[in-house]
Amino acid sequence: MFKHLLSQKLKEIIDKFLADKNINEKILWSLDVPPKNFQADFALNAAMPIAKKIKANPNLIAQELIGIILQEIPQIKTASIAGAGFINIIIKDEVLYNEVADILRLKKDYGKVYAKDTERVLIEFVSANPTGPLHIGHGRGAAIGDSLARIFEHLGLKVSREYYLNDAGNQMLILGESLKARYLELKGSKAEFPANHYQGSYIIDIAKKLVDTQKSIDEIDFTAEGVKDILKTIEDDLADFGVKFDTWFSESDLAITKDKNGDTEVDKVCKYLKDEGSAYIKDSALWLASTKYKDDKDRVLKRSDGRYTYLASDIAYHKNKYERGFDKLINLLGADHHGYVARLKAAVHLLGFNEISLNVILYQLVSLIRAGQPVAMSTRSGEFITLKEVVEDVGKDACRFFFLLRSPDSQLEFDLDIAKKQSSINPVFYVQYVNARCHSIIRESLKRKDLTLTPDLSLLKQKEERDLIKKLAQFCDILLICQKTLSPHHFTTYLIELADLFHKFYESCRVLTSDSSLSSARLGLIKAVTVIIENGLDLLGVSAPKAMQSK
RNA sequence: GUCUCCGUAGCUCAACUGGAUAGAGCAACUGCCUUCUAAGCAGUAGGUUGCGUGUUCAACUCACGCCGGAGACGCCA
Repeated sequence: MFKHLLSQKLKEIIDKFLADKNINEKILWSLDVPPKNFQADFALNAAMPIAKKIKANPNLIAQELIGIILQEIPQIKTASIAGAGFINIIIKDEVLYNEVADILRLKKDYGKVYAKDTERVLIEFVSANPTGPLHIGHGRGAAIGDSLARIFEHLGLKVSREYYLNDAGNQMLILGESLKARYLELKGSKAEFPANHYQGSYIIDIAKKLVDTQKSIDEIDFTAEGVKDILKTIEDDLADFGVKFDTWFSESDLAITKDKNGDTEVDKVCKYLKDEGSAYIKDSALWLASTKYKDDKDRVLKRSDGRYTYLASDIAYHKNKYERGFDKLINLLGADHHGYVARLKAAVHLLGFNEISLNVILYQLVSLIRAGQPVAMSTRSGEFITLKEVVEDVGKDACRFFFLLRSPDSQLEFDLDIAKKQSSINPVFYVQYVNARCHSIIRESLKRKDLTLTPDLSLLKQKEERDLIKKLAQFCDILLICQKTLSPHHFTTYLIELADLFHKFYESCRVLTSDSSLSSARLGLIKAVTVIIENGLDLLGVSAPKAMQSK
């Protein structure tokens, strides 16, 4: 928390400093956490770039800044020059103790940085076609998108989670035909199942249910039945994975539903683009002039046979997102869709919206390893690993934690055999164990009558205690980094580091001792730890048991 | 051929988007349980951050060029 507050105060000081020196250029500086071996809480590097700009000695600039900083910021205990011109800052202990007190007081609300809704954010993720069950790759997108949404919400932003349902395209027809073919097979037809149809066994399962209904074939809308059944499966799988959407947005509302003039939203947006000169007709097809904005070629919106492309619906969809009043759009896409980003941004730009507000997170694909061998994944062959299957094998907690451990940019290797072992190879246990240990002590403490709930936290003077408190206090800073970088993985790493420091504390500082005052203070500290761990795991969608199951 | 991402310890990955002596977990080795849960802790070992050139006070991080891996380049979605 205080890093971001300190940073604000330093900005004021440095801006004034620069103004006094008549330096008008922008100076890039940052406030960092120094490497472990340095005895300092923060390191400010501003003196070096300033000195560079005005060709002065960085040490002299640093000295000057230190004088001002010590005068202006009473929470700072010491500030000193180190290395090539870093200003190492140590804050007063009382600031740390106040932070622990804040955690204990605010509990779940600790970390609400934005007091009022400053931004409305729409996170669109998963959005898998309703033609089959979710596979493991969708799981990664679901975990990242949902955790990001939780983090944004925790910071105090207004977030909406949305699933875009592609229920209007070609693939719907294929789904219907696939289902019908399986249905006829069950009824005794010998016709060969078409190779370009969905091969998965789930289609047969749905067909069996339809056969059981005893309806005549003319009464059955195969596409509708297929979508209904598959959507139910998707929703259930996501619920088991701890993911709930605020809205399910149907492509058919844009591509099929007509207004009183007989136009769909897609018709209207294409007409608009054409009228604006952003789309044109060539070879009897309608093209988006996306090369006008950073795309490498123009793209077809409406085919020569009159059918719209997926892109056309998607443009109407994004127009709709902005019209609903969202300030920031976040889309999660598998990295195999990266080629799509440029044309979508171009379209948003050509529609007159600021494409900077459209943030696309491309997450690299998940490769599965089983028995040391890569497992092939294909929707068509039917030979693929579903999210449900993995969640049932390794549990929701391990699965989500695993997905959130890596940067979206990294390809993720998911070893099913290791994940199934539920051994300590999975760091989720390491973090959950912290909570179990804390609650064990809290339970034990209830037997004591000499402990106070308003302890003197300044008794926490040991290195392990101080290190632990400093880490607790980074909670908000890390969430802000996640917000800025659009990745929850920094936070997962943070929880592991916090767990590490807790376990060290646990070994060297016994909580319940004959010293009532110290015991009370340490009890306060571990209660603060449980607040952060429980809040933190919840932000990842992982449970925080108060006791570990026997191994 | 063009584009995206990756290459860091034996393995899987971090490194707060340019900061100081590159960190965790797993695997290996040595110790620590009659005291709040040993799913833990302490210690040992493990590195020319794929290679090269450049940019600067400072490069794992940025630029350019190679090498290697994954993926995308449709009037499919």
